[in-house]
Amino acid sequence: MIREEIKKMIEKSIKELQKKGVFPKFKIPEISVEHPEEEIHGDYASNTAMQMTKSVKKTPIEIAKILKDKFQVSGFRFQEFFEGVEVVKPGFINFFISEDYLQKQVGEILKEKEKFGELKIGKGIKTNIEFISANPTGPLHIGNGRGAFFGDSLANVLEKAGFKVVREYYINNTKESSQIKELGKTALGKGKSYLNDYLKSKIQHLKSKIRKIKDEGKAGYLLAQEIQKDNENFIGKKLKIKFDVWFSENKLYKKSKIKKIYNWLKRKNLVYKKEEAEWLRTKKFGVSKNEVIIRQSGEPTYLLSDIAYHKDKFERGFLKIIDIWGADHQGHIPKMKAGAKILGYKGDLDILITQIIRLKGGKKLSKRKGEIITLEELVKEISLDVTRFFYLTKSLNTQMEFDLDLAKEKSEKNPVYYVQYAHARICSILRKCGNFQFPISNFQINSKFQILNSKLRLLKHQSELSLIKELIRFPEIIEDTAEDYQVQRIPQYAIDLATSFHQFYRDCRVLSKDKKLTEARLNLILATKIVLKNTLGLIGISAPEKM
RNA sequence: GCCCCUAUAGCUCAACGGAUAGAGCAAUGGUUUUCUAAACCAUAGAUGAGGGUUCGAUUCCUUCUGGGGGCGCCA
Repeated sequence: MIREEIKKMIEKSIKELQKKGVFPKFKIPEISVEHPEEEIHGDYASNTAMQMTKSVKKTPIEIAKILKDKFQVSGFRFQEFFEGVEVVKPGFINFFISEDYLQKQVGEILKEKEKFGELKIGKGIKTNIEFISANPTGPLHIGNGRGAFFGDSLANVLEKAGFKVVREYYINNTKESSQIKELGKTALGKGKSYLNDYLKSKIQHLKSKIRKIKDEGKAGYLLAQEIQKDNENFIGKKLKIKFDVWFSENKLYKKSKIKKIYNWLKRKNLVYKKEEAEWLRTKKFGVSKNEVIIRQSGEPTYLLSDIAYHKDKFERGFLKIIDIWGADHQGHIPKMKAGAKILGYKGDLDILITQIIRLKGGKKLSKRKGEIITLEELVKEISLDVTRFFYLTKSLNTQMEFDLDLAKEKSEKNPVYYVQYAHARICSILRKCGNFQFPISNFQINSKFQILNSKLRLLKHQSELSLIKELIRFPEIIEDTAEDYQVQRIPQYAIDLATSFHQFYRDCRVLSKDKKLTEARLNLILATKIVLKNTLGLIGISAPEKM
């Protein structure tokens, strides 16, 4: 990654200058390198000089100039990467990548193929991402879509970045819990919670079995199992999300893990009785008040079972745990973090919140009342690709206002087609290769085909170079997203890449009588195809050959 | 009352503390005898209000106003 090279180069230069006494000793700040918006500001730029003014006691321009000279003098392979570096106005150092380097990158991408962009920053760290985890009281609704697509994509990104990822779904299905009892009531005809057409047909279907059961918890559990089956089926087949672990809350009870953790907490003197209930001293661990873990009725609360669940995750050896919850669980975060502290968890526990989706007009969706728009309905209506893109372009913090009619209308104009079209255009050119005596097999997977740098040197057009610059950003996108979880960066990048390609397509004809140039450009579009497909793959969107 | 999220173009959304705030849709005008016009090009249009920190703020702090969520022995 060239961005990495720039960072290293700056850091080394500063260190060397400190050694020589040109700069005083100080702690070197985190070097930031970014993509300037304006082309005249170079391909990459750094603000390091401005950050160091106080430590170095020179003007930013002076510092930048010293650094600039240093890059060119020291053995930084400067010539290999850049054709120039400039120091400008407030104190930016702007880097201009050399054509030669860019041209070679096309060959690199073709060599690495789908592995292009794979990083090692994850160091194989065992990572657990838990998402969706919808209560088995009904089908998934449009609110669940957020965590679903986000979690899946984030998992893809982290895998690409070198983490060892397990995708997990937690099923709140114990018959001790109130929502399962509520469900049971409905099953037994004693209540109307969660009732909708779907549930009615499910209950009808299980009629004979349910009739034999009197217990609400048991009836609810039975029904929940059926619902869960449907949901798992839907998630796998329709949403194309593959979970590694379906973790049943029931398991915690069966293996008396709840009891064990309760006893353990008690031994630690973290539990006390008050008003017939038992409380956990969460206040000592950063929560504004203590929390009930055993109710008056003697049943454990959600918090206790969640602590037990997380203990299980910790024991499975995950050093990075990401929970993706709905906004209504926001208040639960400090409690769970306190739980992790109590258990002495040393890894990273990141709890992400997906902001709610409201229906146009301000109506809130209540699952208990059976008022839902199912995800299935949406996917059916506007296709999986459009649905995924629709959700993923927004940051988790955005409160989406949902309007099915608007979604339908927007689906026809969804930018996902713009990106897919770029891919289809490439495929179309490749199909026509044969007519120009360039059998495409030569360019694919076949190792016989040699990528000659002499041919890639023909890629000199402004649009060609811009496209390559966009291509080599791919690993950076992975790195940034693996660090800050801002998954919307990926569809954004996909659009940028498609734009670059469409502009290239406008300016540069691929298939022509000039064989060498044709070959060079075929290489370029193959590299583009690889990166486009890779990018779409990260967000779970298909890359069609024809449209 | 306390806690969390949020306010950006007519609409839906972007923008590691950086340079002239970006896209898409909608609007207006233009581009095809050449690899798919689901494309390209051009024009117009925005940071809720006030303070502060900084060389530099949409971004950080603070006050105000508006929107949403949570403050259960529900999950």
